[in-house]
Amino acid sequence: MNEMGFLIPSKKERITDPTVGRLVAYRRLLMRLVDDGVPVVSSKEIGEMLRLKSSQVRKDLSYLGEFGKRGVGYDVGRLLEDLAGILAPFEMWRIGLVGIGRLGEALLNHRSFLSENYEVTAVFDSNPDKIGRSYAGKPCYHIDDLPRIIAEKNITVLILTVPQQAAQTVLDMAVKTGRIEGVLNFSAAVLQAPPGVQIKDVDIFIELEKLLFKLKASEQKKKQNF
Amino acid sequence: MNEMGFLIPSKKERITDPTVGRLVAYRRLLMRLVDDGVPVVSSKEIGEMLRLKSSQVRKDLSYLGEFGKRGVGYDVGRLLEDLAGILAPFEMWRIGLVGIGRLGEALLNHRSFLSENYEVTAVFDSNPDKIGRSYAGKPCYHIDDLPRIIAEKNITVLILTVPQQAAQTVLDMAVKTGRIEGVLNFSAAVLQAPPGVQIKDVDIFIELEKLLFKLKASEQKKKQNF
DNA sequence: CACTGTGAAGGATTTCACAGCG
DNA sequence: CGCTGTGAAATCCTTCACAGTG
Repeated sequence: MNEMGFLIPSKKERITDPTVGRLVAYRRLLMRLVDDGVPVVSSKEIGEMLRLKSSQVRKDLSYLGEFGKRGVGYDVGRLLEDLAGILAPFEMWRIGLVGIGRLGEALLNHRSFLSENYEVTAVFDSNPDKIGRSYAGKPCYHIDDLPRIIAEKNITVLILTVPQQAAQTVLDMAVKTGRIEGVLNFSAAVLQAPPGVQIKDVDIFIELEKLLFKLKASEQKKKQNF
Repeated sequence: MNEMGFLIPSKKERITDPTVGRLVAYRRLLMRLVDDGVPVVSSKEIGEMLRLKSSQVRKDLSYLGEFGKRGVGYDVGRLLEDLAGILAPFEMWRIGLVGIGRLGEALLNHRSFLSENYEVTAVFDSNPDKIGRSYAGKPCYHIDDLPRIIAEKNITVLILTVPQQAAQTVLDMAVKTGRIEGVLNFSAAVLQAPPGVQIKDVDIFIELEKLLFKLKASEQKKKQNF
């Protein structure tokens, strides 16, 4: 333990975004290995299973402390505990999901949404037919009730699966409560929020275009070889 | 024009992935500006609208060539054409979408899927009730017919919205045709494919965990200030 | 004069390479 | 001996700062 706190531990260097992404992937993998009864795993094996260099894996894991056994590898159960500890929040995040369209429902019903780190506490929509029903066991409220429900249920994180035009309005309403800390935005809107509100955009169509551009570049390269 | 080819033009430096992502965002923004009748825009204005530094915008746009007017800014219509040209494929990408669950349908019905650069040519599922129906106007085939339909419709890109356990099997079937160049994978599976097949993973739950970890870090920081 | 275009600097992330330990 | 942990090097990406131009 160090002088900086003990829930995000040890090293002076802070854990960066790409590293966090991989830590989550390691946790997933280790859960499977535990189920399969695998006792020990090396950075090389992890790397092969996740398409990463072993040096990358070791660097990432070194942020947790020195938990590997030289000449052997990592104890699967132990490493999983450590990872889960690092990734665990101070208390369970309470999330509101806004927009029960196909995407919103897809997320809600996904297995991965059963987590020890977070839970969707309420869902919101503007369609009157949906209000009062429940989705994946979560009660659906009207978007106009956002401020009230955020306060009542102590929601601090929002997932926005609303149409682009609605996103900023929804965000403004929610942010006024002063309780929102983070937003995962699936709309194409470029949201403006006060500092202190973290926004993370997930833009599926940009990911598709990035892939297609890479394909174009490699086709071009192929052509030049003739 | 240069000696390296002319569809991905000019500069010696190749356009990187993060830059491509922003170019797509610029294109979106410029389409709106054209609609709004805005004739000219500066890098500073673009940056403010997209939450980017103006220097970043200028660097990105400089890959297209020198199309700005010093002291003035960029001609909106002209810049949009240039961007669209850079992002355009040699010929329209023909995409197969595998897995008509909520996520698959969400994508299919999204406005952004109406593109001049790509089109979904066929969709696939294993549920017999879905075969033969059409989704967003696309015919649905059984997954077993993937190889045949890929050949018939000249599909080179796959979007995988299937459950994790099915993803590798589907990919293997498709890759055997030798026609698949790229895959956008929404499952949590870590796919193995031969070199020459580009895989891009979109993992929504990892994005959520990254956001939550950042929130945890900033909460921690806040606590230290007391 | 207000902007672009761009080398150079700065930061961030990955990879290398090897010392050190079980 | 085999594998971890980690400084140092390499690579990748962003930002600065300013010369140059319409």
